[in-house]
Parts: sequence; structure tokens; C-alpha cells
Amino acid sequence: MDSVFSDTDTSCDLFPHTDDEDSRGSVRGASPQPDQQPLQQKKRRRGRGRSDSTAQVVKKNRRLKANDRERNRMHNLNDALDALRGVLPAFPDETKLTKIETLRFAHNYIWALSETIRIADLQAGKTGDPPLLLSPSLLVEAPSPGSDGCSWSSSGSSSSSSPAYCASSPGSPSAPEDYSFLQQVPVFGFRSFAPGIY
DNA sequence: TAGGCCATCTGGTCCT
DNA sequence: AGGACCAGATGGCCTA
Repeated sequence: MDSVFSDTDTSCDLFPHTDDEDSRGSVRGASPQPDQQPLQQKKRRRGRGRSDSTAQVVKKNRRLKANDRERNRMHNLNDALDALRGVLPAFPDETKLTKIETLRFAHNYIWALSETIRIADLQAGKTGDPPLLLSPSLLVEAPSPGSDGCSWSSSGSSSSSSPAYCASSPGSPSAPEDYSFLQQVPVFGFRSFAPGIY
């Protein structure tokens, strides 16, 4: 009963007809423009139907092009988000992260990795040994750094300060040697590792 | 069935 | 002028 319009109800395709009444608002009705209606009425009163309709067609075409660009823009954004999901630790049975979860998880993951590097550097400084390489077991299924152009160096900006929305993050090791927060990722899954921002 | 997530449309604003 | 970016609105789909 519901779907009078299919899920792909892109009005671009469904409303090719150039109706004078301009089906705007009949379906969407998103933002009722109080100014628009009087304007149209004013134009209509002038009786220049032909030129006005061409203006409307031009306007409509511009809108359709803008819609298309906006759609592509959002698709690009989603592609970037998918790429980000791809470099995050993943598990087959884990459901796909939502957009906000992906961003939060990536943020916390980067923070955890930089913490690991910072701690390793600290330990290396104490012992005089060369800096420890990250054990693969620490970064469970983590992507190989730099394999996708990511710069992985700590670059001196080892901000150990977890951002405000990471304060309650499980990725806050209680002890300097405690790396378990990274290993917890597969244990508890992403959603526990991607805490809310609040 | 309610709520969350998502895609799309749309108008406004800023930038080139 | 046209494109990019943004935020609000809307409706569909899915899951608990």
C-alpha cells in the first residue's frame, strides 16, 4: 500500500513532464517556500507563458544537474568511507560499520596506534635499544602501514592526549606496558572499540 | 512497530 | 555564473 513511489524515486526520472504547476512540493514538500508561490503567481499573471516556461525549464535543468553533482559527491564520500573501512581491522562476521562508527573507530584506532608508538619509543629510550618494532600481534589484522600511502611515522607529534571523546575509550591503557587495548579489538568487536563521542 | 541508518532532494551560502 | 559544500526534510529499508 505504501510504495506508490519506488525506492529509487529520483524525481528526475519520474517527473520528466514539464507541468506548468511544477510538481514541486507534492512529493517532497521538504521546505515550503513561501516566497516561491507568490512569485509564480506574479509571473503567471503576466501571461508570458512561453518565456516563463522556458525559464522554468532552465531552472529545472540546473536543479537536476545540481542533484546529479550532489549525488556523485555523496557517492565519493561514501567511497572514501568504504576505503577507510578497508584499512581498519575487520572481521568477516562483523556487520558493516555505520558511517559514524567508522569515523569514531578510525579516530580511536589511530590514537591507539600512536600511543603504541609513543610507548615503544619511551621504552627504547630507557634501554638504549633501537626503537621497538610493532609486533604484529599487537596490531591484530592491522593494515601494513604505508601500503596505501599512509604516513605512519610518529613525526614527533606524539600527542598522547586522547581527545575528549576518547576519554571513556577502552583504548586508554592503564599501564604503559598494557597493550591489551589493541588486542581487545577482535575480542569485543568494533562497536565496543568505537565508543560514542559523548 | 519504533527507532536507527541511509539515500536523495532541495535551497542557501561561499568560492572560483 | 556555475560548482562545491552544507544542513534540513523526507521517505524507504532493516532490525530489535
